Amino acid sequence: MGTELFVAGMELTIGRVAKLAAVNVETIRYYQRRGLIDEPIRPSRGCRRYPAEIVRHIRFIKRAQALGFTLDEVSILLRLERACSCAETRSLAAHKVELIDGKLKSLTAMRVALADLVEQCEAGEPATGCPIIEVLSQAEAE
Amino acid sequence: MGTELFVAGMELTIGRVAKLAAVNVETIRYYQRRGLIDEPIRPSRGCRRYPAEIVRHIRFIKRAQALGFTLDEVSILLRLERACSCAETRSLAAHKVELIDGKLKSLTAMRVALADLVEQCEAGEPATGCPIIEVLSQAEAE
DNA sequence: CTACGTTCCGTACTAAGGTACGGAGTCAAG
DNA sequence: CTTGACTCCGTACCTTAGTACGGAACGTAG
Repeated sequence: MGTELFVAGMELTIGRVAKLAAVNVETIRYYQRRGLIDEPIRPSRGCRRYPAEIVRHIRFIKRAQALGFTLDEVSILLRLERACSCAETRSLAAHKVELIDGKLKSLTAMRVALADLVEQCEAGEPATGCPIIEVLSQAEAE
Repeated sequence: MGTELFVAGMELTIGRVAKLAAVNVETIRYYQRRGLIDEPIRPSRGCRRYPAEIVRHIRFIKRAQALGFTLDEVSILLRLERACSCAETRSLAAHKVELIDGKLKSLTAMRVALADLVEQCEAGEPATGCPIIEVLSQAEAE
């Protein structure tokens, strides 16, 4: 175990990568099939050997996903990386920023509503009933 | 059409509800199966008759969903409504607020990274490469 | 009362994002 | 050179959140 430390430039097996990136081995194979990560060099019929950077790459995918990007969108983000300065990809990113702004607005509204609810509950006002349904039902502005 | 206007207290068919809430009829049946909405009164073997409030209820579900809540979480939110002032449900909501805060943080970071990327691209600096992967890969703080 | 549009119901299917399986091949330690 | 762990591969399966299907029952206008 002590000899298995991460070393820059080291070549990793799929299992090692999976552990380092905290994902399932199958997930890595799945990402490969989807073209999200490059097929690594493979010494004639042997097992895949991944460069250490792949871990960072997978973590990026996971992070983007956690922020609400689909895997298709992640593909786009990855393409952005390779083809920067391109008008098309630039507008793609700009559009994504708008989407994020929308999500931020909605999430913030929800946060306020929920936090208010918690506060009211803590103040102990059972007579009026929880305002959450009211608040959310009335928030017609998209 | 003019005679079909929404009237408070009016009883609605499933199709009417679907139209008013802008969802599929099947979605309503699905929500019923999942216990997200009450089975309405049903005059002996006949069709369901929904109270007008159901529309508001469905819209609430949709809104919560749009903000990133799963239907299971929506169930919890709905339980919050019925059992307010309860310590358990209150902490549920508080926890959700924390989750939202995490998402807001991440999303904000993503927004900044993407906006920067767009800006850099607009400035036309292809030599340095897109910083998006770098930025997101380094953002280890969850 | 009849016809047409809804609704009812169970079941099957879809799409996304994986996860599991199982037999064969590979690899490193002993 | 064998053993046991790991990997390979295709295929099948899982969950979430619905959608679609299709025949039977309902219900309302004419």
